[in-house]
Amino acid sequence: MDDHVEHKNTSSEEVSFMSLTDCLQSSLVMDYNSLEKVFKFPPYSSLFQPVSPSNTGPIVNNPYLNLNSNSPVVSSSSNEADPKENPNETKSDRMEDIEGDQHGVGESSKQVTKQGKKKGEKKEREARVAFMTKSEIDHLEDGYRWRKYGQKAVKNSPYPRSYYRCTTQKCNVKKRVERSFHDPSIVITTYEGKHNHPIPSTLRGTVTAEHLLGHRGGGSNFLHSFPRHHQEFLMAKHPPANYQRVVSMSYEQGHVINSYNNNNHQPGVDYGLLQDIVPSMLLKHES
DNA sequence: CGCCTTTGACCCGCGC
DNA sequence: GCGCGGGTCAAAGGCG
Repeated sequence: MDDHVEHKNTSSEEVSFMSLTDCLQSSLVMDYNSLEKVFKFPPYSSLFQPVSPSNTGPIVNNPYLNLNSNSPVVSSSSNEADPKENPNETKSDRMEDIEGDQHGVGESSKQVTKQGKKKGEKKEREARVAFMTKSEIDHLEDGYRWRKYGQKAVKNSPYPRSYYRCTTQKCNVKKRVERSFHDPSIVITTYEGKHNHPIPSTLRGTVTAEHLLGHRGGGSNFLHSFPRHHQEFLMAKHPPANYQRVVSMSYEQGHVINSYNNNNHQPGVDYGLLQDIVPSMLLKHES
């Protein structure tokens, strides 16, 4: 059995990942089928569907990306009032319902946590996006500024999980970064929330196309933070030598709502979307 | 000085 | 009720 299949059922909601390389091995089909049942994964076959305008739709609402968002991926506040009625909602989902009431470090957080929590009141849950990235560095540069606010050991894993918060005021986007227990070369980054601001100007000036492509900065790879089809575009122009296959998934409420891989090079990539998330000046730096 | 990381303590929900 | 595990806080220290 391949050990790259992960059943991530530790923190967030039940999210599972599978590297594309592994997907390509037929012996895994059976396992993925079981994942479909357990985690409500999309059909195995859907992982290999060509990237096309038709399936780039949901990613436009990727909360991590600062796109023009009507953000319908954020679940409605009226949903699943009773956790028991929603077996896919896990403990941490509910924890985050609480978190939503506490804003920012520095305002007597613990008491805010207690007092700010309104019993019986469901908070909207932020949609999340997870990426698996082959990288030697844990914290991949993605153009935004993050402040680490915690690190915890992960049960059954020798690798700790780090917690980051976007440093921009009033932006409560968080991300979790951890290494795969089964494949330490894989970094799992989970974004939660939606940036309500552009990429910090300080980074606009310093992030170059080479950064985007991982050619500079000791492996820093901004590119890998983007959804698959956006990466496709950049990769097509400048494929880094160390590029590895990655599968990313968008999910909410424990349901994978989209997945991407780089095995389907399609000419119909939505380049327009890319320009929404990568400043044009950066793209012009290429070539 | 400002920003960041580190890290132990704490809070909370869940399962037994 | 208690222990466990995930998530967060915040003080302390490092660094440019």
